[in-house]
Amino acid sequence: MRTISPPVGLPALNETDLVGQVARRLTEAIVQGRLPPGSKVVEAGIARELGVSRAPVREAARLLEQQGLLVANPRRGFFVRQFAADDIDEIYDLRLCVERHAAVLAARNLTPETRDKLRRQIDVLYEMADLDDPARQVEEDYRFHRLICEIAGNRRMLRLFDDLASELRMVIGLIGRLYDDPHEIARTHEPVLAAIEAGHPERIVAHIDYHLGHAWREVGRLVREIPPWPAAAK
Amino acid sequence: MRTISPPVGLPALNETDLVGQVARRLTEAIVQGRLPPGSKVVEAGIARELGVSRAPVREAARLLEQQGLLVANPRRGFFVRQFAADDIDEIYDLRLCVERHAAVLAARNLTPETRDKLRRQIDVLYEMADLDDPARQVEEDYRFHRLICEIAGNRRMLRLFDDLASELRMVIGLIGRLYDDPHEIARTHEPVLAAIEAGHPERIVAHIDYHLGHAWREVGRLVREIPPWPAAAK
DNA sequence: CAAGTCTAAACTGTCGACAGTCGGCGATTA
DNA sequence: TAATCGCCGACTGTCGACAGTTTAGACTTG
Repeated sequence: MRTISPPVGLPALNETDLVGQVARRLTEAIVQGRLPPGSKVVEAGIARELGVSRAPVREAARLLEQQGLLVANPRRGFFVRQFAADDIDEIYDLRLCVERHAAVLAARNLTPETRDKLRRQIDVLYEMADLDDPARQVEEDYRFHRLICEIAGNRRMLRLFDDLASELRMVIGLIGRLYDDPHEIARTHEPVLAAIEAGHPERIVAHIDYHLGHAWREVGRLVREIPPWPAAAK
Repeated sequence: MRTISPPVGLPALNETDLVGQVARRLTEAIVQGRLPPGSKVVEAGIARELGVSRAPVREAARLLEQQGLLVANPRRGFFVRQFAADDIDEIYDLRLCVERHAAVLAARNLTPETRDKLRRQIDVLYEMADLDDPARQVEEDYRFHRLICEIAGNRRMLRLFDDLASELRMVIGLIGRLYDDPHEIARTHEPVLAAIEAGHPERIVAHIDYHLGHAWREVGRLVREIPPWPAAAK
């Protein structure tokens, strides 16, 4: 009778995770600009709107605070983070620093499978360009860079990337369309992959620098163009 | 799990910002090993011990979760994070990557004032060595490295450093004494400062690599020596 | 008409309560 | 004799309530 637990492949279900769900909804609203930068996040309001009590809303807010999407003012509540131009600089500075390293590590760990994943992801970028879907292209762009961090194999690095990305998403959601030529953006990923395949650390760093440096300047320019911030409601 | 949440010796607290205070107390208890890795953090128990309700305890726990000190198991509660040897590798890998960059930036921003701060911090390390106070020396060691991040001027980088440090503190609290010769550890900071003063990027990176690489190997060795983990008290 | 001043409404921080889940233990059954 | 069942207490997830604080707006006052 060596049958303790019959292993039937059933996916575990995680039903009520209110905190997580609230966090996701809030993030969505922020990224989509429905909660503009500087606006107050009224706990009771969100709670009522989502049909839950304030407790899970507060816990979700703490999460987003730690993630940098909200800032907490004691006794005054949570507010949607306002980004300044130098926030962009900070984020890209860190991204550059981390992604350089990630790419070098990724090259070291590269297998045929992971290489193909990167290749296919670039193809997806071309597809998005054809479909002219800027929002999804930005998302798929992140996915490419995230893949590099994933392949690098350092979970903390991956989390850091996700955190930075979620901050960037917010900014980019605000400035809307990012590039003029969506095919161009897909193309600029090619040399990065090529360098990783080649495996020369210097070349990898150089191409990452070039690629991200381009995005940095572009986003920086756009952010500076939209002076302070769009009417921080309330 | 017949446990009526045994007291961990947490003195009661008052005033406002309960969440922050609870978070600090919990961190303390974890770092000092009073809440050993793997142990369950019983909300009601902590709340009772600190003389507060469960709400602020939960919010503090979420904070520590995001910081990596706790892990949340839905419906089962929060548990003190258990570190494996490869966690050390991840943390030091990231630290190295970030601190290299920070040091180069710091060199660029160096002023006489900030230089003096670094100098004085090394002197403090010697003092701690004289006093033979390993715990405080480790703490002052962090402060030196933190100073570099501070001088670099990227707030996100600084926060990342703090997060990594708080994870490391936990590990180091567990392995106890870190180095045999506390004066040696103070001395090894000299070339780092010298390189930053000199301002040669390559030299800076080389010395940071050497310095942190040493710590990495040392901590890694010690962690591997203490095989699984000290009786994860339930 | 600008600058305070005061007051009521709106919110946050925290609490205690309650329903439902989890895990261990003894009883049960093959 | 060992796997399983069912029960019971401990604990989590969530809620509504309340006190104290902040804010917006009406009302004075110089």
